Amino acid sequence: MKFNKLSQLFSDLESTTKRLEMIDFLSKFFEDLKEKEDYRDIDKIIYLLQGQLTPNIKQFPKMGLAEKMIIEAISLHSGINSKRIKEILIKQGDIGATAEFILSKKKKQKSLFDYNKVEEISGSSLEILELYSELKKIALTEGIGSHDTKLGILRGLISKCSPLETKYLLRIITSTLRVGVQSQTIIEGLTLAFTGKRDNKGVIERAYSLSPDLGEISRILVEKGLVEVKKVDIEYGTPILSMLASREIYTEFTNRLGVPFVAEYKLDGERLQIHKVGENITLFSRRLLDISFQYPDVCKVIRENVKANKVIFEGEVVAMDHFYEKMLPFQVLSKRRRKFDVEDISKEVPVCLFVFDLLKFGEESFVDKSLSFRRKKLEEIIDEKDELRLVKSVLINSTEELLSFFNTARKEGNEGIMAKSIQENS
DNA sequence: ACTGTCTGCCCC
DNA sequence: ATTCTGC
DNA sequence: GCAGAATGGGCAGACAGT
Repeated sequence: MKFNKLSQLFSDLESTTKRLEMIDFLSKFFEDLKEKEDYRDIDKIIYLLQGQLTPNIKQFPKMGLAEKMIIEAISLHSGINSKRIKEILIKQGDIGATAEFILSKKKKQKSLFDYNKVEEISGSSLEILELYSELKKIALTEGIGSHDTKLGILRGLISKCSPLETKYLLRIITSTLRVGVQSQTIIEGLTLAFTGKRDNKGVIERAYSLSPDLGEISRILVEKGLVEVKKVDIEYGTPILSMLASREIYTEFTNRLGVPFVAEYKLDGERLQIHKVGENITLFSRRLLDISFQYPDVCKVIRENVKANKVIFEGEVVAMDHFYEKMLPFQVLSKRRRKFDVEDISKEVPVCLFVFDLLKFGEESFVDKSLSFRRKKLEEIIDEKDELRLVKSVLINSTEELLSFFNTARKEGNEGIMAKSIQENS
């Protein structure tokens, strides 16, 4: 598929704020692919729609090229000096629109002299596949001289793009696509186009949350059908999307969940999803980044004290004082966020991993099991240590109990508490 | 080797 | 996290 | 009222120039 088709979709999506209309634009676009049975680029199209090159679970480098360098590229391309471009940027508010504005002016001028050539240019749009591989090249270029190389590739792309295409090309590069569409809406569009029924949305959502690669899910959907999407499950090495909690006034908990329910400390640290396969420990951040290297000590304590060969579980790392008695605020923990001297820092800032959930044990998924079942299994397989504990969890029967639990939680330096329904799921 | 500029990232 | 808009 | 999208600031690492 050509990039101008995708640019047109971006433009349509941006023209409305109405969700249903966006879904309609998306499904029409997908139906067009369906008619032509052209699914070659489906995954890449989805990634670009999400404003990225690869799914979050692939640890792929970023472009390393943003506003300042793009201004330089536009400047080289149009002959307008960067100071003037910055002025236009302030007026337009967006680097993509700025380029579109400048380039459409330039092309108009050109067309006075050489009308035919311009026709030729705007008629021959870039293939998405080519765009995609050039963008990957930009991302993979590093080291001395990399700025110039990146700039060169970008200029090549711009010269093949219409002003409208350039606008979205640059927005993709700066990760500011902002056409009002994210994974949920894309899923709705896919559902409508390829299953005909909006009700099937849940199936795709579930698959996406267990294997957060929408390009791959789309490929399964179009090539093998919804039946296969249903079979997607949690796998070792693939982090799942974490569930979000909603904020609530504490006195409402009892009404909302019904008594009894479970309450846990809400810790002031960093959330980790841990995949243990034998001796191999991988730590994923909330945004699904592999950050194992930041916590060698945590990996070690897991390796030695979690009695399960293969397991996926979740916890919160919290900075501790040197006696492992008091929890320290997040700010202290953030000293860990570095690439070098990790070993030194890990002695300087001790941490404890507070485990609170189990997602998979052996070959058995626990995501649909009850809270108490998950907790019981966790207690079986974890040997508690100073650096590895289960998060405090109690059964609450009344607002009074809740209040006293909340107060001790705050006294011990927690952010607050989490309430969890005792019902199946949550 | 040192400094300045830019980008990215992760938090909230 | 917080704020805004459409549903 | 609920769901989805967008938003901003601060700090560490990478590259370029001297």
